[in-house]
Amino acid sequence: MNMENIKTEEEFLENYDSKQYEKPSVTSDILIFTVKEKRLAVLLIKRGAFPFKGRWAIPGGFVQMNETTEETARRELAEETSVKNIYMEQLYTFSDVNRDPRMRIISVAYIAFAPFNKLKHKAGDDAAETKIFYVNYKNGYLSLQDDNENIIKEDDLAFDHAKIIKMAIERIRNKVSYTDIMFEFLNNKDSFTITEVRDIYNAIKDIDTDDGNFRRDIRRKYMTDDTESEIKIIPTDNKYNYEHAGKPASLYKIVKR
Amino acid sequence: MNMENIKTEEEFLENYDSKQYEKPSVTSDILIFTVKEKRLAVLLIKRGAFPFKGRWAIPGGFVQMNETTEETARRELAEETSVKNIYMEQLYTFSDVNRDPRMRIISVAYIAFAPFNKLKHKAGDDAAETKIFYVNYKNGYLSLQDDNENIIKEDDLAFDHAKIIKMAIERIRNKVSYTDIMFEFLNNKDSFTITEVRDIYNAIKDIDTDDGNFRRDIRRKYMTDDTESEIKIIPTDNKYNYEHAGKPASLYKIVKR
DNA sequence: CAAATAGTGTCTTTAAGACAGTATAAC
DNA sequence: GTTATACTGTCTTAAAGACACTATTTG
Repeated sequence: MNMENIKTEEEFLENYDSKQYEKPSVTSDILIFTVKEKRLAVLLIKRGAFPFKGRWAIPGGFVQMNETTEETARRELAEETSVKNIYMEQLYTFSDVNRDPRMRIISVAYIAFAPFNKLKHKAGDDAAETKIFYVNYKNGYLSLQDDNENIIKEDDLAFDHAKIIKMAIERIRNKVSYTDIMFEFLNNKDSFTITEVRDIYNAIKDIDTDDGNFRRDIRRKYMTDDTESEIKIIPTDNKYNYEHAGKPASLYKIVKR
Repeated sequence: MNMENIKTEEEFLENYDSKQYEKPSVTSDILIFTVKEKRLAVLLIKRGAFPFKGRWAIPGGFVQMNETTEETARRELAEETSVKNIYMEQLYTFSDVNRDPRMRIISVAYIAFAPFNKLKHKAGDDAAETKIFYVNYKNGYLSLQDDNENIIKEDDLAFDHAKIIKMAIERIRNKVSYTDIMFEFLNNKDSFTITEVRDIYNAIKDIDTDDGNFRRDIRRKYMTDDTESEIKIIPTDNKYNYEHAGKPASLYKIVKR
């Protein structure tokens, strides 16, 4: 059939052959970040098959024909962590021709933020081994560390995953300064202290902000009415459960404006 | 062959069948922005085939097996404009299942910035008609306009391209505030006036900044030594070619620090 | 009481909006 | 001279770093 003679869209669609060209495979990778022990951490999975068998990698999977890349990422997220409805955003699409030795794979990477208490149960349930690694990213060099002081260097990671993790950390560190993403790491959005929020902020940026200034900024952005932020922080009536000496902290909760 | 028995990576690769699953197609779209007549503008192509025949669309093409998505975008860029080596960055990957009525297509969108004098020659050369449209994006609604006052509304664009253009404009407007991208639109980086830079800045943000404040900011960021910017702006010896009354402007050029 | 953590107030620097005023050309 | 554009200086406000100080609990 001659393409020039096709007159209607219906006719066109009937005659279009989507299988005539070779195609790359498409996967979604999901970087699940959390704050553990006042440190930024990421969940990785130990590869059980070649290539890179035994190495640590970002969870991911092939995009099915009936799902968006984000749906693929959420599916993988559910498989690895049993958490749903958490904050997620697209990071970047990686397409180097030889990034996977098996075949041409284009990968759409997503980042997700989960409170640690939602994450810690599932670890080890699955056949595939997962582990949460503390991230250490300074001066352009990344290393990861588990609870037993084992250190994973960039070259120990599978594929181009060191590059992806580094880009993700840069994105998160940047975005925490001008968005509300730090609250996504709170274990309980209906009952938290300002110190908990500051610990998250410090963990992400890997700095030690001045406590007084941090509280002033929180007051300005989230506790007054003349502000642009979408959310508001208000005190709760709950009592703080003292675990140590020192002035007991006030408890707050997040509400939409 | 049983997957369990595969022992080496070489063996694995020999036996991996990348054609066993149905795959989505992958394209790269390239949004070519310029500043024309002191207004932000984008290059679009008139579709010559179904679907959306006769509608305006973002140029794009299928990703070949031996090229990255960025290389695809640069290839399309060269086909439409004959410009090379211009600034380009990845915008976002669009993967809605039914975004293309023909078949499943995942599209990686890129944005590129070109000075208008590099762009204006090629238009009309090709078999496919291209046109540069002024963009008008306010209050969440996009409309496009050509030199003859013809107006293109969101629904007149092909596929989900209105959504993509809107996201691109937001990215550019945001980035112009904290990066040096505005200089990528200069017709001549070795001879320009501060007013030309300001016109570009105003065109992108669709505002009218105070001239004095803009010049002070340029001085601070690009003409002093205690600054973080990668580039520096220094005066040139060239003479200004007067075309009107008024004090003649100084000419500057951009140098790396 | 000391120790520990929570929280406030003040001083300073810097970026940036508003806007008045000056400089140098064409005509 | 007027007009048009280029350019400088000053006042003000807001955000944020540094840091001293106060408050309230445990032990």
